[in-house]
Amino acid sequence: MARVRKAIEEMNYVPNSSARSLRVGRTRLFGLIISDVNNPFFPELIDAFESLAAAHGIGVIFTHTNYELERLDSCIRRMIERRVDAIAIMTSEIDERFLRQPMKLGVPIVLMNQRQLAARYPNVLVEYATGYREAMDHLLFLGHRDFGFIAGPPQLSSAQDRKAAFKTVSQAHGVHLGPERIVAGDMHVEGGRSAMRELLARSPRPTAVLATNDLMAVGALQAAHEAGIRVPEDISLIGFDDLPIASMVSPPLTTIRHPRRELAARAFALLQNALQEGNALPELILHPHLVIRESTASPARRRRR
Amino acid sequence: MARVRKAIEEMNYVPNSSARSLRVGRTRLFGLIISDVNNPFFPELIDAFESLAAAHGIGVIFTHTNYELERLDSCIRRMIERRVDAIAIMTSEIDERFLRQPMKLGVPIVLMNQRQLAARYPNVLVEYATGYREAMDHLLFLGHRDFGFIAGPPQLSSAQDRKAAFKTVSQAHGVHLGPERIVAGDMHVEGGRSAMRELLARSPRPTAVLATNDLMAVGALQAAHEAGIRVPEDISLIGFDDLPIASMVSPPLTTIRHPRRELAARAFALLQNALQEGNALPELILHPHLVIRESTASPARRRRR
DNA sequence: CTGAAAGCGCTTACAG
DNA sequence: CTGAAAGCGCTTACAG
Repeated sequence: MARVRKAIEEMNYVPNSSARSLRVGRTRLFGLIISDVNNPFFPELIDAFESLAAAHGIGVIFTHTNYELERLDSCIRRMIERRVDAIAIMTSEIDERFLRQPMKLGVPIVLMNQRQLAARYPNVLVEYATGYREAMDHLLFLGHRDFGFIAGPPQLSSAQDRKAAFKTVSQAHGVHLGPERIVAGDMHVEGGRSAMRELLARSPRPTAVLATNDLMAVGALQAAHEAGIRVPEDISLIGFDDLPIASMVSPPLTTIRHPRRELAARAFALLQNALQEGNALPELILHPHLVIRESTASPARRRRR
Repeated sequence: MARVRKAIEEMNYVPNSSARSLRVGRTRLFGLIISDVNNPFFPELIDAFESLAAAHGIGVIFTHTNYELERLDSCIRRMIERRVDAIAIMTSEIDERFLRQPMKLGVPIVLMNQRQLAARYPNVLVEYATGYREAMDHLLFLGHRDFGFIAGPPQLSSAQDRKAAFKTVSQAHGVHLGPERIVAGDMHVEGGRSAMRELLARSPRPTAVLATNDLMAVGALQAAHEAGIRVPEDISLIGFDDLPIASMVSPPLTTIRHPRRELAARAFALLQNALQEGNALPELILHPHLVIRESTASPARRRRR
């Protein structure tokens, strides 16, 4: 008898999780929504989230919005149909409208850096200013005084947050930034390249340029190469994110490392916590830090006004 | 009555897919197993697979082995517990042992480029030789005669397949490659860099180097930079895969584009087909093609033996 | 302590 | 054509 049972188990038996879910009311499935897998910002986040989930016996079902806000709705809907236990929405653009259904159904959600929604929805916050403070300390110490900033598109809140943080930090350091020092790009390589071309035409030319993300910093590097301007001898360059490419280009980029793994871990912990309906987790803010590589150096001596 | 029902539907109702799956015996869930999300080879594949699935109302549950063969077993097991309808195993290393359970349970699987298993398991095959043929035509036309090849580790079958394809094509072109022309790397940037350093020390120094993947080609580029050797003026360089970084480095890499989206689409089609138990899909082999950018040029004139 | 029964929310085959 | 019933495979509360 027992032998038969054992044999059955050893041979074939795998519990049917649909049946169990139906009975128990939990699927042990989390949803993860991101903007775009092809954006090298996300893989590490996905990796960290999925590894953590696997370690807890939780599966991850995963969709992306491709930056289209409307697709977020169908992403969330699909997750709810699958009866995921909780959803991590790691896109930078979010419409509160779409959040109502999961909230109503009691499906915990967590957002990434949605400051305007932080009071009403669980959120993992990253304090960009910390990274910019370290970057400015570094550049000022090297002797830079003329800065340029490659911003992102006006409608992208994460880009605007970064710009605001940079401005605040600059002011605190007594650095004045006229509007002609800030050029917007499209967050991709190409946008960084054209923004850099504009910045290089300014007079006085900035001796240090910060880009809102590494992709644009890579573009900026290309623009400098093309113009015969050496990095870091003629101009220093700092990115943001610390993507794998940041250390693959020449020179390897000094950049501000976005704590993606910590972000994923925190999102996961918040969701787990919400499900266990214990006490709320203590508030926690993540901080990006400067990673110094080879794209920054002291500015070449030259005449100043 | 009808009004009540309608109201209910409009307000809250979302069908419970666990219940439906239990009843119907299908989950409309596919499993996707890859080696490593952080490897930039995979995001585009994931993207294509997931988009296709979403368009068919199928969800994707996704795990990675982190290159550890043993983890493939638990990946497959988890998918089977979730009762996925089918599994795409897109890792380059596979142990047939782990494939028995899904086969026994009648869960269709599809593999990526497992030539040794192609007779017994559905497989998406990529004919590497096509890409190498185009690459060699290009290099020979430019006037190159001394080649170097950065291979991958001996135990990685995909790397060995590429090397074998390259050798076959070289021979067909009457190019002889002594063992000292082939150096192995680790498939990452660092391995490409050190392999290139060795190749640069050879005499006669190769005028053109092909790397088994783009990551190593990027490393090779760095090694050339560090040695003060210009690409493409002093040495031509060709990668493989056409990762996003290939066009971000300077100079942008000439490389062989791996048809990742087509691979994903084909894998998806094979799985769908297996589920519909119609006729088998006609055999199809995918071909990578050369993408010419700026890392290749005619070799500088110099004395030859 | 053990074992049979009820029920989770669907779909579908069947009775009326 | 319509509507009530059975059953998918689990888990758990309950009877013995």
